[in-house]
Amino acid sequence: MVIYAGQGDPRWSMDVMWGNRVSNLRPGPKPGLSVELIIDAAVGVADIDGMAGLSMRAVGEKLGRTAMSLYTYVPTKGDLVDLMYDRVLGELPTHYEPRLGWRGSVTSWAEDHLEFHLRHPWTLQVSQARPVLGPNEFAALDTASGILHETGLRPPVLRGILGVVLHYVRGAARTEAEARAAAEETGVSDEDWWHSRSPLLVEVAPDFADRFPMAIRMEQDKPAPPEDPKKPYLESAMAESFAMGLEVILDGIEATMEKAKAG
Amino acid sequence: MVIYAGQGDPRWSMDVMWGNRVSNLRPGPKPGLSVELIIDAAVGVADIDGMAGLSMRAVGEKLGRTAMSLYTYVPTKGDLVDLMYDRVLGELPTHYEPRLGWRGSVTSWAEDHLEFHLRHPWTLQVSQARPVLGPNEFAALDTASGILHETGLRPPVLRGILGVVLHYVRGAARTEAEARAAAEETGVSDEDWWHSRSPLLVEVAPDFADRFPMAIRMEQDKPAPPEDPKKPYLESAMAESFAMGLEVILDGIEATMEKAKAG
DNA sequence: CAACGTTACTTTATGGCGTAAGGAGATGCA
DNA sequence: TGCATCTCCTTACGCCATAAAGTAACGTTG
Repeated sequence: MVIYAGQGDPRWSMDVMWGNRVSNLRPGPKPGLSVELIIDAAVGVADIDGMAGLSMRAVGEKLGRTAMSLYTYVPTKGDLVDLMYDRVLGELPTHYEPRLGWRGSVTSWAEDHLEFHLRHPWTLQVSQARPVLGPNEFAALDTASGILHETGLRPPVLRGILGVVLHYVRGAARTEAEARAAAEETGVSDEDWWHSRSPLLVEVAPDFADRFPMAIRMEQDKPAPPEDPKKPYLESAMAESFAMGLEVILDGIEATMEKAKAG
Repeated sequence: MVIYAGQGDPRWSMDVMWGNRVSNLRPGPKPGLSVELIIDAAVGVADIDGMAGLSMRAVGEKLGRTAMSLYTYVPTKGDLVDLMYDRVLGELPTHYEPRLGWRGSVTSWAEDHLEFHLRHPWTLQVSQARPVLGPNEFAALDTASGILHETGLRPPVLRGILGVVLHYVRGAARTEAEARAAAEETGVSDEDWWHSRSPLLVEVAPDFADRFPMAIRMEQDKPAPPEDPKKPYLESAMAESFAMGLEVILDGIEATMEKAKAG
C-alpha cells in the first residue's frame, strides 16, 4: 500500500487546479484527451475499484488509450491523484445555514463528509501530511473554519477541535468503507464472516470468557446488523453509533466553551 | 495502496496466534527458519520501510533466504501481516492503575496507543473491518473496555465513546506518521516545504485572502515547529494539540456521564 | 543399508505495476 | 516543402505476489 503524493513539478499541478492553464495552439496532432477527461476517468476507476485498482493502464483503457499515452497530459500518477483529490473535494458543500447554530452545522458538516468519503473511499488513502493546495481543499477548510468560529473559541483550540471532528469522521468512514470492501472482495457478509469465525475462536481459546470478561461486557446490547446493504449509511442501524459518538464530541465542545467563558 | 487482510485458511493463523501449534518431528531437512523468526524480521522491515516497503523479498533477504522460501512457513503475505499485527499489539499495556480514575487512565491509554502507532506506523494500514481475532487484539479490547466501564455508562454508549477515542488517536498518529514519512522520503522538512510552496500559492491565487478569510483566521497563533525531530512526539510542541483535542473528548465523556445521571 | 516419501529451499515463470526510451504519424508554421 | 512539435504507440526495466517444478536433505520403513 502506498500513500500517494504528487512529486512532479509542484507548479504544474497548482496551475491545473487553479485554472491557470494556457492552451495556445501548437503544431502537432490535436489532443484527443485532456487533463480534465483523465481526472474524470481516474475518479471513476477509483470510486469502483479503490486506490488499489487505480492503475494508469485501467484509466487508459477506460479512455480507449494505452497507459503511456496518459503521460502526455500528466507527469506522474502521484500528480494525477492530487488532481483527483481536489476535484472531488469540490462536491462538498461550502455553506451551512447560520440559523442551524454551530451544533447543527457541525452535525450536517460531519454527515456530508461521511457520505463524501463513502462515495470516494480512496480519498481516505490520500496523505494529509502535505496538502494538495488546491482551491477546493482551501474552500473545505474555510467552510469548516467558518462553522467553528461561531463557537467564539480561539484558533488554537479550534484547531484541536477540528482535528477531533475530522479524525472521527474519517475514522468512521474508513471503518465502514473497509467493511464494505471486505464484503465485496470476499463475497462474504460481515454477519456470515462472524458466524464462520466464532466457532473457531471457541475451539482455539476455550477460556475466552475468563480471559477477556470486559471485552464481552462491551458487546452487550448490540444493534441488529444492517437490513439492506444498499441503504445509505446514514439511514442504517450503524449510523446510530456514528451519531452517538458525534454527540459526545459536541458535548465536549460545549463544555470547552463554558470553560472558556468561565475562565 | 492495499489494505491487507489474511485470506488463507483462517484456522492456520489462529492456531499460530493462540499457540496451538504442533511441532511433531517429520522427515525432511531441518527447518532453518520458523514462523516466529519470519514475523520478527517482517516487523523489522515494516517498522523501517513502512507497509509499502514490506515485500516477501525484503523479508527473505533479511533472513538470508529467497522470497519463495518463506512460503514454506506462511501461506500468504496477508496472513503474515495478520500475525505481525497481533504480535506488536502485545506491546500495549494491559493494566492501568485504578487510582488514576477513568480520566487519567484514558489519557495514558491514548498516549500509549499514539506512541505504539508511531513506533509501528504500518499498523495504521491494517484493516479494522475484520479483526485478526488474536489474543493480543482481544487483550487490547479488554483493557480499553475495563477503563471505560469505570464511567458507569452502558455498553452501547461506551462503544460510541471507544470509537471516538480510537479514531482520534489513530487519526492523530496517522497524520504525524505521514508527516514523518514525507520528510524522510523527500528529504525536505515540513518547514522547508511550506517555504517553497507559499510563494507559488501567492502567485497562482492572488485573491487568496479574500476567498478564504476563515481559513486564514484559523491559522492564527500557531505554535513553533518541532525543534528537534528526534525528540519523542509526546514531548514536542505538536503534542500540545493532541492533548487539547483529547481534553475536548474527555469533557464530552464527562458531560455524557452527567446527562446519564440526570436522565 | 537402500528405497521412499516428506520437507526446505531454489530457480523459473506469469501477470500485474509505474514509467523510461524511442519511434511512427499527424499537424501548424516558415 | 520541409521542419519542429506534438500525440500516441510499442518495447523494456525493475519491482511486486505467488504458482510450478526441480534439487537435495532427512526420517522412516523394508
